[in-house]
Order: sequence, then structure tokens, then C-alpha cells
Amino acid sequence: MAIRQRAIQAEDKEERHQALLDAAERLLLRSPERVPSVAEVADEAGLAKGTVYLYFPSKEELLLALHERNVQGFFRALIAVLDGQGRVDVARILALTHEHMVEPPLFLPLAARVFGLMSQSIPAESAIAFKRRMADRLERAGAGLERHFRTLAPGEGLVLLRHSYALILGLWQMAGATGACPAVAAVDQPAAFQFSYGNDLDGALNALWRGVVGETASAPAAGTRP
Amino acid sequence: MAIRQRAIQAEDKEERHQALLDAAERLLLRSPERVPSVAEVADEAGLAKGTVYLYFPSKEELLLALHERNVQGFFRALIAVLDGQGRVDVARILALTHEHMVEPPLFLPLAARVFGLMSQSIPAESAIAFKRRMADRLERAGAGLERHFRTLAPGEGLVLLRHSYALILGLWQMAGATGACPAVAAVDQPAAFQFSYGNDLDGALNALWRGVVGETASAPAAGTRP
Amino acid sequence: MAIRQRAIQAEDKEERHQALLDAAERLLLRSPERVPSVAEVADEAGLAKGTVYLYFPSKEELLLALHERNVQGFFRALIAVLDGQGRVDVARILALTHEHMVEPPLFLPLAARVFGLMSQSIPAESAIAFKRRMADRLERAGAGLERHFRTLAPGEGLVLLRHSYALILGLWQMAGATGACPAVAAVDQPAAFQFSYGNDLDGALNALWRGVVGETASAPAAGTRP
Amino acid sequence: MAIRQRAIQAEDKEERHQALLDAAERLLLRSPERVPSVAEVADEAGLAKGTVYLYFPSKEELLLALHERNVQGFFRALIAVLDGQGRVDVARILALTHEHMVEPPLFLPLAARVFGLMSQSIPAESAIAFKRRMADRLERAGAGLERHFRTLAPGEGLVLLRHSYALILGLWQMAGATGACPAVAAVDQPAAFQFSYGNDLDGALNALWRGVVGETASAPAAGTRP
DNA sequence: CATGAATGAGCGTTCATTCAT
DNA sequence: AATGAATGAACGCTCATTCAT
Repeated sequence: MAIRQRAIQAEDKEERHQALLDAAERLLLRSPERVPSVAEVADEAGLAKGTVYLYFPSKEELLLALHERNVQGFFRALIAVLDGQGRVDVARILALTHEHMVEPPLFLPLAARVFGLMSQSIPAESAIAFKRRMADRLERAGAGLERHFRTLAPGEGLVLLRHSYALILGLWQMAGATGACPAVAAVDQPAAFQFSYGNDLDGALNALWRGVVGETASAPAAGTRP
Repeated sequence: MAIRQRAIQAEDKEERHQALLDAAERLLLRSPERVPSVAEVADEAGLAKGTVYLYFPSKEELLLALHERNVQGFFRALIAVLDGQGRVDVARILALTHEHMVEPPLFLPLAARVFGLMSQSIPAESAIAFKRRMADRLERAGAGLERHFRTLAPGEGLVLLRHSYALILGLWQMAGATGACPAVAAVDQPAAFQFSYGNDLDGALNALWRGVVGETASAPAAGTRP
Repeated sequence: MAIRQRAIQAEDKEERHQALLDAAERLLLRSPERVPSVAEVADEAGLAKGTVYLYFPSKEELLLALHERNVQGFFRALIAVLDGQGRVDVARILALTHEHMVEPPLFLPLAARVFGLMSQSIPAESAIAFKRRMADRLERAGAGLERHFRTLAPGEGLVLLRHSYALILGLWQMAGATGACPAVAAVDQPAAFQFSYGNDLDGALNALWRGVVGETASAPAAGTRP
Repeated sequence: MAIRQRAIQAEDKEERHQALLDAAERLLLRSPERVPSVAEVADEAGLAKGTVYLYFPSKEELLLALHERNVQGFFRALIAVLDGQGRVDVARILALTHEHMVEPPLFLPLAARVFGLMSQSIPAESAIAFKRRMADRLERAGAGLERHFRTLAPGEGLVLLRHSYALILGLWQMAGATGACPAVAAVDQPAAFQFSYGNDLDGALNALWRGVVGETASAPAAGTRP
């Protein structure tokens, strides 16, 4: 049951794959401000540097894979909810968002970096493949939204998801510039930058969704509109 | 009028300051995918490498200064409109946004990078100072918004600006990851990533503002909701 | 006739041996500028990487073996001619040289590399063994030369072969540095480096042999001395 | 007079240039079988690694420059002799060859490597420039030879130099494979490979020159012809 | 015999920053 | 003030070889 010395079976390989992602994740959590070196990742995973390259074509693709694992977690949950029987309202979506994107400390810092990677270090082929998989998820989730929010015209679900994600990410960057670095957070921030990312995001998403679907969540934390 | 060999007067110094920003801007326009090296900036400005450090404490702060110059352009225009006599509606704000942020090819790529810098390479002190100046602008503009859009409660103007900026930036990154690289753009993108940044942004901002102020612009390009 | 899955018989082993040399040869022909990696050789031969090491102690020794196969082809032909009945003159030797060393696209690039290997990566034992086999061939061929060119004193045949080979190889390197890279060849070479290897070699060998045996070939292409 | 901390004057720069070549030379002498790393060269020169790149665009070009310095030494001496008043015969040329190429322990091992570099790691532009300078020297020396050896037709001097160099280099490689590595030399070499490079080269060059100019040196050591 | 997963040493190059001149 | 020579840390990736299966 333990990990063999050599991953011969496909499952063992998958296990190694995940182990490397786990290692990168731990390092990223430990010091979120820097990208770990390949040597560190290998070390943390208890493998040799060269072994990393048996599982990922480059450091960047490893990071992309880690991001995709995070994203997949969110979408799996979202689609499960949308495909399920229960009632779905904005508050439910918001809760999912918090659970999978806002609270896990890794999701957003990594997501922010991934955009940089995509346009630079990831070969076009991989980038396209990644996007195709993302597009599938987006379309399924978008269609699900349209089923639950009947005011959404066909295609608007996907667009709403895109805009929401942009808001989540953009706002995190503005907050992150504030909140990420403890040293900075310690000093007195100007009032305009004193906002809790979680709360502010709820307000923003609520406003966006209200503008699109005409419905408002009674968000856990009051946002723009109390 | 020509640049003096030695900047002794305060104005000369300011001139050099701007000349360096101009040089960095030209380089960034010339190849937007990469951050120019200090040597290149100095060269482009006709100065020696060391001289750059007489005017900026680090390369990052130079970039931040360039970004702030861009931002200032937008805010000056925005505040001028808000403080002016004419009628201000959402369409007007959108137009300004396009003019100062979307169309200038430098604004958004630089803005996206600046967040990365803030949490890493900029000393807390400079970051705070930058934010204080930003906060001033945001507050003035936020207050102006509240005067023109009477449904906005006190403080909501500033929040709306923040959310809008998050949307602008986040969406650009999502589009940029798609559109920036010509090689990638050439190949068939999945439908979910085929969207024009300009149009999509209008839709998103319209939705957001509609959700907050209850008003819709007859945007130049129709967005999510016509 | 097909290659067995496991080489149990000695002949099967020899077959694998040759198959690996063939694979290396094909790769070297395909891209002569680079030494193929073990993985590529194994792949090209349809075997696993580790299997290569069942047949050759190292990559370098594989290359040496390939070179020796080439060399053997030349010597077999040369000795056949020298041991045969027909008249042998310098022109005949030159023709053989062209046929086995100059025209095959692999011989000289590989030969040039082998010297590098010998002084570095080949263990002394293997190097000695290789040389012993070479010495045998050289002595037989040298003796043959002495029978046909009666002005050659005992031992001079071998020396003449050695000098000829040095000339062939040295000149190829000088030409190769010029001719090998198409990009370089395209640009205007200085006149001193504009020479056709084949013709120039004939001139040089003719001069050398004339100096030693006092006879000149009516070479296919005129050399230094027509 | 001592080397300043910083090479500001052009002469100081040239001094640094030479110092780096000297350092590389010392390292190459110390262990001729391996190419020194840039770090080692810098260290040996008492400079930082990065400083090397202020003086040479790449490690390969540094090695090429070192080789050219060696070559230039030979040509300077050769041309001086040819342009001088004294009588010039083959023996004189041979003596020069020994003095500048055979005896200095660095010349030939480096020369052998340079051919490899030229076709791989040196950018075409640099390679061409190097060859142009070489061509100049060759032409001057070739013309000088034609003045002294009246049986040489125009152009044959240069060709003879080329063939001689090929012989020198090719023979060294054959011998070097033998002689370079002490471990190998220790064991009993087959007779065919037991030859002293210096003597054998004299024999070969004598034969070549005899074949071309019809004259023989009474070489210090008898070669092919006793 | 055959496989192919794992290893890990090895290195050139960039470039922001400093500081002697 | 201005210069530009000097610094040196930082790091991804390849690939020959080994050895568990």
C-alpha cells in the first residue's frame, strides 16, 4: 500500500504526480511570496530533481497543473450543486466561492500567477489544452446557472461566471497588495484600502449578480448594500 | 530646452525623472511582453545605468512611478468630469475608462504587473505612500460619484470604483492570457475564451453599476444586457 | 529473420549489437551536428534505454564501435586490393579513400569525434584493445603497400598510412569548420577558406605520396600539382 | 602601474582581457583534458564570474580568443622570418613550427577543440570574423613562402600551409589519443601507435614539403626517410 | 534478458545594484 | 551629479547510468 520505490503501475504514477503537486503546494503555503525552485519541490517530495521532469515538462507546467487541480475542486463542487436537486440561489454560489477559492490560502495567489505564466512560459499547445478543459467546465457550469436563474439568456451563464472570476481575482490582487504582506498590513493603511477581502468581494459579487439576474443574496457579510 | 548634462535645478531633476519614465514607456510599448532591464531604460534615456539610481531607488519603483503616472491621467480626467458642470452618467464614465485605461496599450499590462511588485519588491514604506496618494484620488472621485449618482450612500462611490477597477483588471488578465500572445490567438480558442475585451468589459461594468446604482448606460458596445 | 524478443543465441546478440549501431548511424546521418542521446538510440532501435547497456558499456564505446565498423569497411577493401592481383597505384588508393571515407557522410564526422572520446571517456583498457585491432589492420595494409610501392622501406608503409589519415582528418576538420554549417557557408567565406574538401585532399595526398614514394596519381580532380 | 580596481582606460581593459586569457591558459595547462568552467576562469583571474562577460560574450569565444592568441604568436614569428632577410629553408619552418605549436603544451589541444566550437557554439558572425583574420595571416605567410620557395606557383603557398596545418593537427590527434593520457601511455601500446609525435610530424611534413617544393630539410629528427 | 523509473551532478548566463573614479 | 566597471546570487534542465521489477 505504501509508495513503492518505483512507480511502475499507472496508479503509482498518478500518486507521484499528486505527491509532487502536494509538495509544491506545501512550499507555496509556507512562503506564498516566492515561487519554489524545482530543487525545493523535488526535495519536499523526497525525490530527485530529475524525477520532477519525468512527471512535468517544466516547472511552469507543474504550477499550472496545481492551479488546475484547485480549479477543478471548485468546479466539481459547483457543478454538483447545479446538477443536484436542491434550490440554488446566489448565497449558495457565494458560499461555494468562499469555500473553494477565498478560504483556501493557495487558490488566489496561484491563480494570479498563472496568468503571467500562460502568456510567457507555457507552450501554446499546453495553454490551449488547458483552456479547452477550462472551457468545458465553464460551459457546463454556465448552462447549470441558466437552468437555475431563469432570467439568464443562453450564454449569459458563462459570461457571468467569467465576470465573477475577474472580480474575484482582480479584487484579490488589490487586497493582496495590502493584505498579503504582513509587514505592510501592520502599518496603518489608508482608509480606502482598509477593507476585508471576503466581505468586499461579497458586496461586489452581489452587485454584479443583482445587475445580471436581478436577485440578491442575503450574504453572510453585508457588502456594498447593507 | 534641451536636457542639461547635469541636473542641478529642481526642474531639471524633474525633467530627468520624466525622461526616464518616458524611456521605460517606450520600451514597454515596443515589447510589452517583457520588463525592460535597467540598462535598456538608461540607454533609451541616453543616460548611464548608475544614473537611474539617482532618480529611482529601484527598478520596481520606477515601474510603479510609471504606473502611477498613468493612473493619475485617468483620475485627473475623471475628477475633472465629476467636478465639472455637465451631466454625468454611466456611459460617460465608461467612455473615460476606455479612453484612459483600455485603449492606451500600456495601462493594463503595467497595472497587472504592479500588483506583483507591490507584494514583493516594493518596500512597505513606498507601498504605503503610493497607496495614500491613491486613496486621496479614490476618495475625491468616490465623493464625486456620490454627488452624481444619488442612490449611492456615503462611501459607496469609493467601493464602486474599487470593484470596477478589479473587474477591469481581472477581466483583462483573463483576456490577455488569451489575446496577448499572437501565436495562441491564431489557433482556435475554445468558444468560452473567445470574447472581445472591450465589449465584454462594458457588459460587466454595466451589470455591476446597474446592480449598484440601478442605472444602465447605453454603452457604445452592447454588453451582457442590451 | 525478425529480431527475437530476447536474444539468447550468440547470433541474436550479435544482431542486436549491429541493430544498435545501425540505429546510431541513422540518427547520426539524420542530424550529423549532434551526438544522439542513449535514449534516442534505444528508441530508434526499438529497445529500452537500459538494454543498450547490456550490449555496450557506455555511449562512448558504442560510438567507438560504430567508428570501428566504418574503419573496418575501409581496411577490408584496401587489404583486398593490396592482396589482390591487379596493379595498384596511387590513384587506386585515392579512389578507395574517396569511396570509403570521403563520400560516406558519416565516416569523417564520427572519426573526428572519436579522438575526443579516446582521451576522455574511454577506459584505457578499451582504448588499448581498439588500438591493437587497428594496429593489426595498419600493419597488414602497410606491408601490402610496401609490396606494391617498392621505394617504401620496411615500416614506411604503415607510417605513410598514418600520415595520410592525419591529413584526411585534419583537412576535413578545417573544411568542416567551414562547410559543415550551412548558415556559415552561405555568407562569403574568406578566399583562404574557400576550398572543396575532396579536391584539396587529393592535392594534399598526392603531394604527400609523391614526397614519399615518388609517384603521382593522375587524380580525378587536380590538386596542388596538376 | 598596478592593475586598478576598475579598468577605465582602454589599456587597462586590454590588460584585463589578457589576464582572463592567461587565467584560462593556466587552468587548461593544469588539467588539459577538461574545459574549465567560467567560474574557475574568473576565480583564477581574481574576478567575479559576471566580469568575464564584460570582456567576452561567451565562454566559447574566450577559448577562441585564447586560441587566436596562440595562432597569432606563430604567424607573427613566421611572417617575421619570411619578411626578413635571412635564408629560409624547410628546416627553418619546421623549427618555428616546433617552437610555437608543438612544444607549447597548450597549442594543439586547444586547436583541436576549436574546430568543434566553430561549428557549434560560436555565432556565425564571430566565426566569419575569426576566419577573415586567419585568412589575412595565411595569405601573407603564403605569399612569403612563394617568395622563398620559387617552385611554388601563386596560391600554392597558402595551400601548402593549409595542408601542413591539417597534418600537424590530424597527427596530433592520433598521437594525442595515445600520448595525452598518462594512464594509457603507461600500458604497452601496439607498435603501430608507438611513435613520437615530434619526430613523426617532422617526417610527415618533410614528405609533404618535398612532394610540393621538391626540397627536404635535414630535420633535427629523421622522419619517414632516415 | 529486458525494461524504464529514478538519480543527481554539472554549468552558463543574466542583471539589479553598488561604488570607485 | 554622472558614469559604467564590477559584483555574485540565483536556477532550470539534460542525460548517462543504475537497478528494482
